[in-house]
Amino acid sequence: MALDKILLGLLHEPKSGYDLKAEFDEGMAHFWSADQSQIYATLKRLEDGRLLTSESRPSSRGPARRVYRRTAAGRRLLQEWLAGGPQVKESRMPYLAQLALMSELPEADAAGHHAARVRADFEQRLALLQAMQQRLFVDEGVTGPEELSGRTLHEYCTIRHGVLRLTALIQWCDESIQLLARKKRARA
Amino acid sequence: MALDKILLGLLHEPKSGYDLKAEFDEGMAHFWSADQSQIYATLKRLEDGRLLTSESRPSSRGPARRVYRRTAAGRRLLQEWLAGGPQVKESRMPYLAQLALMSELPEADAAGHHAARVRADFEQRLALLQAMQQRLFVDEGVTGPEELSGRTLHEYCTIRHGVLRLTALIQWCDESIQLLARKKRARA
DNA sequence: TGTCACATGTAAGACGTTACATGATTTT
DNA sequence: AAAATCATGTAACGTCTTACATGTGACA
Repeated sequence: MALDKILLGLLHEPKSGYDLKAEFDEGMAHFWSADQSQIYATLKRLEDGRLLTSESRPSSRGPARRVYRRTAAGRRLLQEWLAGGPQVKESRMPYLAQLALMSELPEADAAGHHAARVRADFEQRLALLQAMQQRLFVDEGVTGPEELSGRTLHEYCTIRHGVLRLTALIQWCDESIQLLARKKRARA
Repeated sequence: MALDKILLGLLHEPKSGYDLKAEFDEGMAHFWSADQSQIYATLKRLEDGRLLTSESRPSSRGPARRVYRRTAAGRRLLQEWLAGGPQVKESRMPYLAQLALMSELPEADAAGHHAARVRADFEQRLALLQAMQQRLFVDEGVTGPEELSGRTLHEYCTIRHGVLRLTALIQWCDESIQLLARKKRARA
């Protein structure tokens, strides 16, 4: 599965399951999520498959940490995945399924109301991403993406993906709200 | 699960599992997918829960069809789902995870190449959606979305969602390709 | 006679979420 | 003394995909 390779990729330097969970919640939340229990289970499976090794290390605070590092085989698997072409698949969008079925509700502009609520959600997410982008620039001490490179540049690209996507979707909400409201007026 | 309600919604008139599968593959593929076996299993479960009833009907060609229709309870459940607010959650995007980890590959512009391949994929999908939109207009005998209403208008909105989204993502690809290529030149 | 479209299902396994269980150290 | 953070794990359940199995009727 994809999570296998993502963990392998994040383990360019040795980390614990706890560290990895934190990375998911911080920098990857906008395009990938993974449960803590899933991460631990997957790490164990990867170790069984000799793609990772682990050792227990005392922690400065709290219980001992199991620190994983990838093997040559692990790195190879990751590289094959990366070189094997982009994995693009349409994902499920429940809010669109809801919109498609909105004519089941008796209210006149249920769909428009729905779109307005979706818009509010998107705006929140967009604000988070824009803050992330700012933080990235500050952390790296740069003023624009041209000064970034390597991992950081790639991270910028993923943030930018979210920004452009959400901006377009907010436009879509506005357009839909208008279109659906016009319909409502026309019927009245 | 969401599939429950989507099936309930598509069953505004009686249909068989086969019909439903066809609907998923035609009009919903751009925001939802469902396997044939999952559809049949879900229909059975919904019938067990008294949200659907079914009867076997002879088919004009092929074996008998099991035709489902929803009960009052089924309709109620659907309406609650629709009125309960939009379900927006970030989905997993493997191609972005790949991009984020691309610095693991030795090639200079692996990420740019990746983005270019993603772009090609998006363009194909966009062309399909634009064709769908055209077909919708022709089928309904209209020249613009203002003349649509009800289910058809909502369907138009979901198509438009895909069009705006993909257009923005193609722009993102172009921007990323440029940015990543500039980096490559700067290093050379 | 073969193959396409119609039509329904089972089984196994992969993947993901939620809830629970445990316990140390640091901060308030 | 309580709460937050650090840290790892198990169990149960729910969802989704892949593969397999079966059979009819139409058409070439």
